[in-house]
Amino acid sequence: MRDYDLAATLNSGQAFRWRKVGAAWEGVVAGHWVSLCATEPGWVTATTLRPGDWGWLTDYLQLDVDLSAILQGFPDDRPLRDAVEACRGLRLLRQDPWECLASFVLSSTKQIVQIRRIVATLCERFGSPVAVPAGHAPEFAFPTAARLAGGSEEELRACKMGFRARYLWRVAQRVAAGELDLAGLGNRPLTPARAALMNLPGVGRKIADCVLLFSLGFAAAFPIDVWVIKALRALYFQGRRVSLPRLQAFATAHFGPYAGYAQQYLFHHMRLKAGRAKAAVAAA
DNA sequence: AACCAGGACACAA
DNA sequence: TTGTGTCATGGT
Repeated sequence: MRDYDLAATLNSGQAFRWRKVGAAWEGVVAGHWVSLCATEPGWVTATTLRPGDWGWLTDYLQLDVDLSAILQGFPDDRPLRDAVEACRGLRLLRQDPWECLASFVLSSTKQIVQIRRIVATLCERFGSPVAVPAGHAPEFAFPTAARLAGGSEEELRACKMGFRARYLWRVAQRVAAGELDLAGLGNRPLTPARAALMNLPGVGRKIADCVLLFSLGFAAAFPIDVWVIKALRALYFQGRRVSLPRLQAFATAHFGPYAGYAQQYLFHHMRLKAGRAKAAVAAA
C-alpha cells in the first residue's frame, strides 16, 4: 500500500487501543487480535489468526482510499502544505461507531496517553476475551453498549474516568436500548446525523464530529479541540482569538469536502511540533 | 507546584 | 451570543 504512514495513523489520537511492540503495532479490531508492521516505507503487513478473511481489516485501515486524490482536494495554502509534507501518509481509520463514540465520550479534557489507559482498563474489565497467539497475554474486545449498560456507573468510575462515567453509562443505556441506530447515521446527511449524536449526554459538537469523521465516513466533519484551536488561530488568524462557531464556519468553508483529513494533518503536525519543542527544551 | 488535558453543561451577563 | 465555574484524575 503506497503512501501509508502506519505509525502516524495509529498514533494520531483517532484510535486508542494500539500498542507498539517492537517494530509492530498490536491491537484489537472488530473482535480480532491483529499485529501490524510497516516492513518497508509505505507497506503494511498484518499478522492475524484469521487468514483469508481480510475485509474487517482493509475496511478499518481504509486501504482502498486514494490519498493523493484527497490531498489534491485540499486548498493550496502554506500551513496545510507544511502539515501534509510533515505527515505524508497519515490516514483516517474507519472505526466501529460504538467504540469510537464511547472512546471519545471518555476523551474530554484528558491527555491521549490517559485516554488509552482508561480504554484499556475498560476493555479488561468489561470486554470479552479474544483469541490471541499461543503464549500471548490476554486481549479483550471493546465492551458492548449492553455490557456497560448492564453494569453500574460506579463500576465505570472505578476505571478512573471521573465525571465521564455518568456520561458513558447513560450513552450506553441509550444505545443498548436501541434509541439510536449508530451505524444507520452513516446513511443520513451530515447535519441530522450530527444532531442525533449531540442529543446524547456528554456529546457536544467536538465529540460528535470525531464520531462522524472517524467511524461514520463523514470526511467533511471537522472536530475542533484545543490543539486545532491553537493551530487555526496561529496559522490562519495571526494569533487572534476567534470564537468556536466562527472557527467552525471558517473550517468548513475553507477546507472543503475533505476538511476532516485536513484537520487530522493540522492536529498531528501541531502535536509533532510541540513534542519536538519539548524535547529540545529537555536537551538544553 | 501550578498548569493543562482531542469538552460538555448550566448559568450568568 | 460570549464568558465563567464545575466536573475527576493524572501527566508534565
